[in-house]
Amino acid sequence: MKPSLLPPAPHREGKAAAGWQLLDRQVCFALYAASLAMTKLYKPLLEPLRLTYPQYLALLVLWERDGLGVGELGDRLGLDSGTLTPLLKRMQTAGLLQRDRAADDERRVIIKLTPAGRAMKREARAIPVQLAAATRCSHDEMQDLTQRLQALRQQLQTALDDADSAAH
Amino acid sequence: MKPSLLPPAPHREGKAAAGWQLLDRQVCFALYAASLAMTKLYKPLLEPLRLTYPQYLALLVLWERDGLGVGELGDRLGLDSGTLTPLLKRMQTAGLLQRDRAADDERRVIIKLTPAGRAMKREARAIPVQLAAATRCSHDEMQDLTQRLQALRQQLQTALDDADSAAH
DNA sequence: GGTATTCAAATTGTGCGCAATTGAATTGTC
DNA sequence: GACAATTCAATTGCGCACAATTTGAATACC
Repeated sequence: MKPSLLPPAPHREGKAAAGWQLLDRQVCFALYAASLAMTKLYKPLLEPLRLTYPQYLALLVLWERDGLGVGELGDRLGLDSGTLTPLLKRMQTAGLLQRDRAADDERRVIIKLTPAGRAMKREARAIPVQLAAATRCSHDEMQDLTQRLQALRQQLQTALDDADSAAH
Repeated sequence: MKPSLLPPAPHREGKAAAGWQLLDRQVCFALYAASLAMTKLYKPLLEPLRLTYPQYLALLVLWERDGLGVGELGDRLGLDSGTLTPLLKRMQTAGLLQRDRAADDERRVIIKLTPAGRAMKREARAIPVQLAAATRCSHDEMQDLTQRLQALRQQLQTALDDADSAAH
């Protein structure tokens, strides 16, 4: 069954809770819902390339800098090894990359694109433009939103780091 | 292993691809990364309540309007029955809600909060404030970002609907 | 009245996303 | 040089998220 996005329900709040618990006031939900919607919009564009959305993001990183370790890739994407290891194995099976132990430090696993993985950069060239067209939002607006989101992510990351260090 | 968010890598681009495939230019990634970071920040706040983040979002909806069907809840959250059915079953097991077939239309399943589910609204009252404090962003800025994200979601949804209807 | 279509939720299978643990390799200390 | 502490990736287990299919109920049509 597919969701079809109803308009918000009219709400009557108890006088005490002055709307702090309304779904439509939560940044978190706006973020969550927009992110899921974005993923869905990418899906038909990535399907011809046999890529999932997180796999595409991993490739964006590797196209910029090849030969990263799993940890470095995870730092860039904000994902951990529990997520990346199976994802990278699937991409290896698909022939897009190789996973080899580093010669100098055998704990590390180095990710190197194969020719097929590098070639996919060309095949994926149209995607950002196609997506921009689909959203029908101005380029400037998107750029601004991107920067705000990056700033937010930084704030959240700082808060998380603080919470972590406070746990000692 | 935990990711620790490295700064962006310096990049050298072939002259042809004028940066359209750079990770840090993608709204999609900014959205994705911010959303994941937000989820992580909520986790310690929700843990005492034995709630996951999507479960919390479902409760926000039900606190506003109880007695919805699975489909209506899914429309509000942008999720489908394949996601919601098991999630709601877990919440039922936890004693937060009941799932009953509608008397007038036995295809529908009506979600009703239990007293425990309603009581949790009070227990969760502090969460939005705690989170706002953790982000250290101004209220106005958050509100503005929320509205932009809602608008973006609407655009994405429209694009998705268009693509769907074009598939006929 | 009986059949077909439509509709709602559940089920199945795949792929994330992360906490917690494990195991192997490296570093630090003596 | 031993050996404890640290680091890195992999593994395990659980909870989403969604496509595709199934099951059963309601509605349309004849």
